[in-house]
Amino acid sequence: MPSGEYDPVTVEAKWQDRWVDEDTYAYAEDADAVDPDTAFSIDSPPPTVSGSLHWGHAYGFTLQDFVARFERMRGENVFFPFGFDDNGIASERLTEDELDVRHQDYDRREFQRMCREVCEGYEAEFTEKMQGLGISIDWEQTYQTISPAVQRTSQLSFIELYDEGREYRQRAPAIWCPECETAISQVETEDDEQDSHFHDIEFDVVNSEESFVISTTRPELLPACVAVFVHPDDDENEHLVGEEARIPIFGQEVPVIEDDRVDLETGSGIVMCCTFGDQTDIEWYQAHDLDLRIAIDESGTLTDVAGEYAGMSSEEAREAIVADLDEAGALLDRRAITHTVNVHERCGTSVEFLVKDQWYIELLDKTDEYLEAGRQMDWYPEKMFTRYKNWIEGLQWDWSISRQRSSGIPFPVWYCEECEHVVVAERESLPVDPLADDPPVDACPECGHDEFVPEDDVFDTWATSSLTPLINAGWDWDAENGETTLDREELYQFDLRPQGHDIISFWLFHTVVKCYEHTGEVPFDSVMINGMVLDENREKMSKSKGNVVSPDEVVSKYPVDAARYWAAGSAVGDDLPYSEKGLRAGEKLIRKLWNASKLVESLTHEAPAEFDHDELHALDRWLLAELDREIDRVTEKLENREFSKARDGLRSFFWSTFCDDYLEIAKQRVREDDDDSAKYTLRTAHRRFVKLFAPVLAHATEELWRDMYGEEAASVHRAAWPEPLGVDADVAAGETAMAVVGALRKYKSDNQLSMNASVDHVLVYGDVRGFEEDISGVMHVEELETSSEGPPIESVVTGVDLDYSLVGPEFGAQVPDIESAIEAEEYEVVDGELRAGDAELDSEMFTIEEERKYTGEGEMLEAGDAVVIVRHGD
RNA sequence: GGGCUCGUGGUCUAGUGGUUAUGACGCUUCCCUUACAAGGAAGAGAUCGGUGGUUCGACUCCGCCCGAGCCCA
Repeated sequence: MPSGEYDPVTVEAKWQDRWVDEDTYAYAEDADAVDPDTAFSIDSPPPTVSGSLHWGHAYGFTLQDFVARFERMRGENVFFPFGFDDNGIASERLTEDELDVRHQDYDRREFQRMCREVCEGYEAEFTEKMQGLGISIDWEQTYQTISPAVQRTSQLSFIELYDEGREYRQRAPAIWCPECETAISQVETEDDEQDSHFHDIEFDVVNSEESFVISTTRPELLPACVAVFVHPDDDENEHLVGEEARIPIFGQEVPVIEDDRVDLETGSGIVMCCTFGDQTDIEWYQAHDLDLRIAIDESGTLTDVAGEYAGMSSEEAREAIVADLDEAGALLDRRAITHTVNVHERCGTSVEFLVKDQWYIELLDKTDEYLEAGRQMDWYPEKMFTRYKNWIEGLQWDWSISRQRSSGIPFPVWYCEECEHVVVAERESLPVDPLADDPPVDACPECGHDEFVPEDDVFDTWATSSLTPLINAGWDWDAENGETTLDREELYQFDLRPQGHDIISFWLFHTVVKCYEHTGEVPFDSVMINGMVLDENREKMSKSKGNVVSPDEVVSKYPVDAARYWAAGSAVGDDLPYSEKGLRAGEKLIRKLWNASKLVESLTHEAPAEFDHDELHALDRWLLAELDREIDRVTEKLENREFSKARDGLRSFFWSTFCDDYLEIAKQRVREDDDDSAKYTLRTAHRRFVKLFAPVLAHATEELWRDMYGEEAASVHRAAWPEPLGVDADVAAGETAMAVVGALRKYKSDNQLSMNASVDHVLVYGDVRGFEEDISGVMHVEELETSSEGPPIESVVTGVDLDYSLVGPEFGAQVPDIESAIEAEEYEVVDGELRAGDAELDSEMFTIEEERKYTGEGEMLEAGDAVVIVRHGD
């Protein structure tokens, strides 16, 4: 039995171990039992393995866990798997940092082995911490995105989409670090403030005497200049649009074009476009179908396009070109500035843009369908759909899935050395690594040539992590029947997709796209979006600000259940500030539940297992009826993923109604009268409370449940969610009785009496039938009388209360007149109608406000609709 | 710079057209009441970010401004 103080350190660790050991959260996979209607499947985005678990993980998974536990108790066969996303750049960089190596120095397979080793350590730690948070994951259902099985899935996805004509290969700019000589992704770049120089360079207009000035920090890109841009609002330079400009020294002639991406504030307001100096150049190149002039190669060396400067490094070329511009009279000014440049975060070198052949998944032709797919999902909260919608409507490019990296999941592709014909792997042979494996044909089907070049790019991480529903549902190629199949079809569509709002645009969107293309179905029934965890001052936690609070720190100071309570503290989708107060409130609730449970246990040793509900004492029926209503409320809130409302409503019902109101009365009845009705009710209600709290306070409720109710040593998390009992009660009389008790408490408090001080005489004007003994028992009333007659009080009219929801629509602009008439007391009530100003209001439109005065012996207390007269002391 | 979201007592939060704005934490006062003083009772504390507008009526709807978060540039 629960005794002493609750000891979360011991209790929580004990249950966490047993839940794993006993497979408490196992998905029941036997073929007969599995059916799509009872399987509740969750597909969480697998965390990127890039370090240790942080609050974002803890918070997001805790919210999912509320749903998982709730649905499990409702009888669902919950499939709650767990994956690690460890095929990406983040994991590579973790490996490089950890082992102090460079991926370029190893071949792909060897480097991947190193990644696996490093990631395994982190994954084990991560798993332990997830279990330490009490997340009800089925640890038999785990995957790694780098595993051969997932590589097979990912490559199969590529081949399927290729065969369906959804993928194409095209030359496009890639971000390149000239120092590391590797392509990098956008996420590996960072902004850096650097000192530089603005060079004002004079450009001549072709076939004209005119010239204009361009300010640039990168004169070495002049040979790569393919256009000049003017802002549409730039009246001064508007006349240049449509002309041709001649590049000084190099002499190429380029068009002058207008575009609103020009920054009027910078330099002269006229800007050159070079292929490629920055991201905007790429946009212009694509938007205006410009020429391609590559002036800088992989090593940062000028190419033949640069003429006499070819072979120089970009720094050397810059100095030489500036000197020559000066000599030619084209350099008008040179001044120092600081500006923001994109640098490779590892080495701080400014990035360049190179043009590479890259694979794309076509999106733009089907955005309407993808938008419709998003509409078919239930969004919690609904407002987050807007982000998905805006993202799709703003899409300008197809999805580039090529990454020029030395590890990752390889493209299952070879090219004919002669004609570049694409040869993809056989589906049966997946996964393949074209760098090590041979192509499936001996000769090119197109030209007959027998030498092939392997693709050495790897997939974008999202190309794989967008397949998690298919990975979880066992999507694979059935060679016998020549089709793809789902091994665990009952899981798909997934009932719940939980994730943060920061990854709606790429992760969720790409997952919808891929799964929709492969199955023709939207992968998720519902999407639950969580907000971000902020610090106590509502600011983002970041290492540089030093305001990061780790889950480890918190869990060492507070019970995990307190953290879970805190996590349920805001509307889903809203950001949640870290809050010690929130954690302490959780701790207090756990303690209250524990202490109340001790009391209930001590009172209900010989509680009857059954009791005719109609025979229960009025107060007991009232409590169970109120609890029925609370069960309906909590269930509805949890169904709608309104964890905060479920939590707060249940907490206050438990604390105020059960502990403060009911328990105080019931314990006296049990102690004084050994009342079976009270014992039965206490036990029945308490048992239900333990279940209702279980999704949030997973550990404390498990301890209580196994101790007090654990028939066959079963977990509360496998117990059935409570259904209302349908108990009949006089709810109004109960509420009045509680109001009378409340009024008497206030009376004692106001008169500085202790709560168990006795009161001589109480007269209640109001219906508290069946509750008289309860009131006098708990409030220590010597003599309690009730009266169904009106109280002997005078009523003084103090005003008129209008029901504006009726008066407003009816009288509109007349309302101020009515109000001022009432204010001036120029109104009368005739036959139930209120006449004020020129209006006549029906009786339902107003109520007369009255102040009740009592002049008899004793003191009058107001208790809701009832009036109480107390005589005491003398 | 663009899009979306959020802004409510000191702090966190509920409320999303109907007029004394919910609750928690903290604060003040009282009460050792054999589950819990880490408890109970009562109380103080908010012109609902600012500003215009729509409306008989706005915390709620609309415009603009300010602050914060996320994504995109």
